[in-house]
Amino acid sequence: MDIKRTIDDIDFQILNILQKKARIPNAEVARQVGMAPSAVLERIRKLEERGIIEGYEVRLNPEPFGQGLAAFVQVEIDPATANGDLETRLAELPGVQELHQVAGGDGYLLKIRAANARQLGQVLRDRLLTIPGVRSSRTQIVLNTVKETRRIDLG
Amino acid sequence: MDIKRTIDDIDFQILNILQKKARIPNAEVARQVGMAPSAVLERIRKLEERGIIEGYEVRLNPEPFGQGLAAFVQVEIDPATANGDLETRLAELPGVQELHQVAGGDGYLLKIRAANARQLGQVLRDRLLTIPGVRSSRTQIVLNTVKETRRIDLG
DNA sequence: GCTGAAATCCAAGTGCG
DNA sequence: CGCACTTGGATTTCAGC
Repeated sequence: MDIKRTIDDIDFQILNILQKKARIPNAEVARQVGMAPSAVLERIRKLEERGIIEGYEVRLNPEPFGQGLAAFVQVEIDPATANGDLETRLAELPGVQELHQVAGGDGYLLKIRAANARQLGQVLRDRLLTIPGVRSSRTQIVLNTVKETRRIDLG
Repeated sequence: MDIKRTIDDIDFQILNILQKKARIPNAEVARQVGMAPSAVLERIRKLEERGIIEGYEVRLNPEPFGQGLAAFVQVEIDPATANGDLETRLAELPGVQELHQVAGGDGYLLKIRAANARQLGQVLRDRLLTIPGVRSSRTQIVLNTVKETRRIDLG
């Protein structure tokens, strides 16, 4: 891995600190890695420039915003009737958090959130299945989320 | 929604700003919502206390860390041989980012990352299928990720 | 719950090693 | 690359309304 060779131990420490809690002062990061704040700032800036750090997000509890229900939807595509807008239209459906093209069939996997099953059903019937090129869908409702992180094991 | 009634317009504005870029100065948030920094600070603290803000994360590019391949794995469980450690053992498999219990059968849906297909296969064979209570698995490899966000539509 | 002021602390650039 | 220094700005607390 070309990029990885240039990520050293201190970078890993910095990234681990930011993975735990991203919204802390740069000076605090510097203290934890035992370096001057300006050095740490420079490292973070370079990690951002190199595309290793893609951004910083707040993690919100979906419940209070009427997004307490999660589901995964297998979307089967009919290549004959699909057009170039298909991916965009899928991605823009209300509540869609992830959209992946998956191997094995002409299909997409969608992660979507809604307030409840009724509302999810509405989106699937009225919005998803009316998109040209969508042949069928198969939905798996999430009963319980055991783990849900974006964190990557560094090291 | 009980909690939601107490989230007002300014809270929504603050959350939207933080959803775009969480690691910005509090004073900058205050400017954008037209309030004193101290007032914004107090609002953010309360949103954290109430569990509406769950935390702040850095979003890392998985590629340079040998996690460029993503996959979704349907795990079928045999309730007769499963024990209480099952969920923990699934969640602790290397590369697992999400673990959901799903409706329709005794199954879990796993989102997992690895460097490549060979390494993923290794984890599934040597680690997943050797967990007591795991009956079978069905893996969908991600060819292309169109959208991948944790963002919630506020409004 | 907000503002404004005060004290402390931080950000971000520069020059030096 | 990292550090020390510096200035302009940010954080955080608190009184007062």
